[in-house]
Amino acid sequence: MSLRIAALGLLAQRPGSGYDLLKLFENSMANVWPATQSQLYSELNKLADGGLIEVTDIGPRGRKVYRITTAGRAELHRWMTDPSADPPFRSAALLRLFLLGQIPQEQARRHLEHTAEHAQAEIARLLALRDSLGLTDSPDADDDAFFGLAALDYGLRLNAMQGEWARDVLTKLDDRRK
Amino acid sequence: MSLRIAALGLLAQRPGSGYDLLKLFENSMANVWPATQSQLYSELNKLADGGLIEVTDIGPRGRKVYRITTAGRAELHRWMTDPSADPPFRSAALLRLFLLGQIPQEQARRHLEHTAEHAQAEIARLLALRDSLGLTDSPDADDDAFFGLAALDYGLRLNAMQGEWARDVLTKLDDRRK
DNA sequence: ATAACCATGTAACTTGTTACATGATTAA
DNA sequence: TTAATCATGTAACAAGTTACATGGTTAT
Repeated sequence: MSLRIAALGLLAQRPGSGYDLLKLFENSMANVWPATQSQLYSELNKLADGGLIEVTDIGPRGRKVYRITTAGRAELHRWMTDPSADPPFRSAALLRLFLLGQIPQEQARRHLEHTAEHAQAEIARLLALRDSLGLTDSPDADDDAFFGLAALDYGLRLNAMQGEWARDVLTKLDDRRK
Repeated sequence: MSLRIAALGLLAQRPGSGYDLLKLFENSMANVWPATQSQLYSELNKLADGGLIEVTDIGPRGRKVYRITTAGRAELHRWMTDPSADPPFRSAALLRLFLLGQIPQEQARRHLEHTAEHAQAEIARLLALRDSLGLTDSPDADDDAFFGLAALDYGLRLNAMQGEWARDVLTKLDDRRK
């Protein structure tokens, strides 16, 4: 259900073709809800069948430009204000961490070191992404830009936290070995 | 693939029946990798077919006690040390946040306030959980206890970060309105 | 002309959810 | 004796991935 919303949400910001959305999914959206080309195109057809979006134009190479409808905006609003039907949260990384006691301690250490390095790399990637988007913190920025930046800031803080956590666990492991 | 590992990981800690594992999934494991009863039982059969676990005993009411095999430990170890095949990370909460500009600002504010409150409540819940587990930070704690505490600490830091973030975004929204 | 990119679609498969179905054992 | 809990299974569906398939357009 959430991919449906992700597509709808992007079309709520501005009209575009499946290919346009695909590029957005490869860039910003992939960080919060990745989707494949295959899934996206079939979801757009379903959204159009359901009247939540409509085709406004067919360009060269069969390019279909979609626009959100009133019904689509209503559905998006409904989802935004009701988190009760969200799919359950799953994280393979957290699962691995939960089971870290099951591998030799030296390998667990290496995993934690890798986690810390990965967090650093993610921070660098997100900073580069922020620069490339050309969004500004200025007071005249629109809502989309404001919340886009806020989501990105969330990612930055998450990775900073993760790096600190991994380094602290490593320190505690050292203390234990003595 | 990850549910397979979640079940395998629990059986690596101690043998148990499908029903035993189900209880663990409802409690601790649900935080990192929720699973339904249906999925768990069929996964256990697949694991047994593949020789990664084995039935050591059949009790009353057809209760089957499973134990991890050598092959199972090898598979678990392989997964633990290779995150490259992890399923992509998805979060409906992050998606909602990303699209927060699509609803009226007063409703977005309420959502952020709720996020901050929820983070506080989670911290209280995790602190209570930590106390109830009776785990200690002492140097003689075993690996499972040590990493269990580390995972819990991760949760505490995550929610602290989330609360701070939500409050900061609310402050920035206030600044923008002036 | 040919490589890169634009543009969409379909089929087979895996993973996860919901609902239903069955029956044994234990505690009040 | 009856309600709660123990204990497992199956079928239909929804969501997501991988691989394949087709062809138009633009830039070098």
